[in-house]
Amino acid sequence: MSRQNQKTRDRILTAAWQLLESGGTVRMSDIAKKAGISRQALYLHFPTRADLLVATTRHLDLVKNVDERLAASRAAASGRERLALFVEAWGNYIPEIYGVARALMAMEDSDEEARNAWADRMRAVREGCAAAVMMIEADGLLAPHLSRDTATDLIWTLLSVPNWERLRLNCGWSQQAYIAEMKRLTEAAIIAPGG
Amino acid sequence: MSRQNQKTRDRILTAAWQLLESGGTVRMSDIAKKAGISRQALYLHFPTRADLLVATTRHLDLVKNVDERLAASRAAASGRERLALFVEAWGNYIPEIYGVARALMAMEDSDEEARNAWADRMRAVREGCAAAVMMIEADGLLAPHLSRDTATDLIWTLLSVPNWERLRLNCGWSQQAYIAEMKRLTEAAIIAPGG
DNA sequence: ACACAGCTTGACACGGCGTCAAGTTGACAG
DNA sequence: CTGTCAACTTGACGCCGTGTCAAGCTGTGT
Repeated sequence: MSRQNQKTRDRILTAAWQLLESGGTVRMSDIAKKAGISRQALYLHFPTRADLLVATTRHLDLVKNVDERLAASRAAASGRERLALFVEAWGNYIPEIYGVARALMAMEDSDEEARNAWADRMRAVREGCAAAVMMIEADGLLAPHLSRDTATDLIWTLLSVPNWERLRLNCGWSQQAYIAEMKRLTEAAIIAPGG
Repeated sequence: MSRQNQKTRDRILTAAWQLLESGGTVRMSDIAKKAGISRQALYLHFPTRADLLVATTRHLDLVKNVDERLAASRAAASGRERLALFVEAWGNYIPEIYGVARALMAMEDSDEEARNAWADRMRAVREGCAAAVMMIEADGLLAPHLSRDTATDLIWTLLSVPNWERLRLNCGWSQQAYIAEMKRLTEAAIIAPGG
């Protein structure tokens, strides 16, 4: 993979990202045009649409430093704090990947690869949730009727992209309101009453 | 619209419903085949795919008596009871329409008509949520930091189809567990602490 | 005997994705 | 200076699913 090759690849990924972010349907030809290359050159770099989308998320992850941001909650002294920090980190990351996420989710039904790629990212988020749950349990604050898994399921679901989409885009909430309410809700969902 | 016409129409709607319910991608030709007619006859009854899907939901609503079921919560004596009854009614309705809902949601991006049809149904659900919120507020139990609208947004989001999908299908929850936890969560989301 | 509604058969256009074959261009090696 | 090779271009094509069009068949009602 020569220098020129890498350069074009980056241009493609950036183009894809920008187009997806600005919404609407995005065709392969749109991306090629925006990247300033022919449609066929696109296929030389990414054999299928799914490949391109997957590569775009990986690229975004690199540029935006997800891992580091999601790991920030590790510094927390308590389970509650860890949960709050995680909600903040992930919740603020969603808008940055929303365009790509949407495209990937739309392909889930029809494309195995897209489905796996998205499931993978969601697994990473779930691990963040699980870590917070674990710490909360260690603090003796986990609601008694919930198992670790069930509690993880709950906050993982609360923090899903469709929920963000609904509250922010359909209901018109501000990002700040979303984060604040999600912190409260996730706590209410899994912390023992009176805890 | 003669008798024969109506009969075929019903066969089509039933076929569409069964296929959508059993999952996977469903093409117009699949529906025609299942209904025992030609693909073209299908287009004589429903000019577009969106039309067919919309008609299928309306048909389901009739057969399944949604309105009546959602209205059941009106009998409630208290806001909390009303909320619980509504969660139960809607939460148990979701699995019955899930197949069609999925198809309709998948078309949201590309088709205006599908988007409107789905938004319409969701509006009906939202009204149910709003009614419960109203009654809870009247009981003096609405969490003080929430407006009526914000509270409605919250439980409406909690009760969304994607959340049901995630908990039941991804996380493997039983329907019973889903309903029970949703009752608890919606309460925790909007009822004043210690209420 | 005729009309007409409801259907069938078979062909076609279109938009996206993905593929194929035959160039062009520019850098670098001998 | 020549040859090679990688990166890219141009233009055509196949596939698939939706939606359209035209012509013909069939049973019922008048």
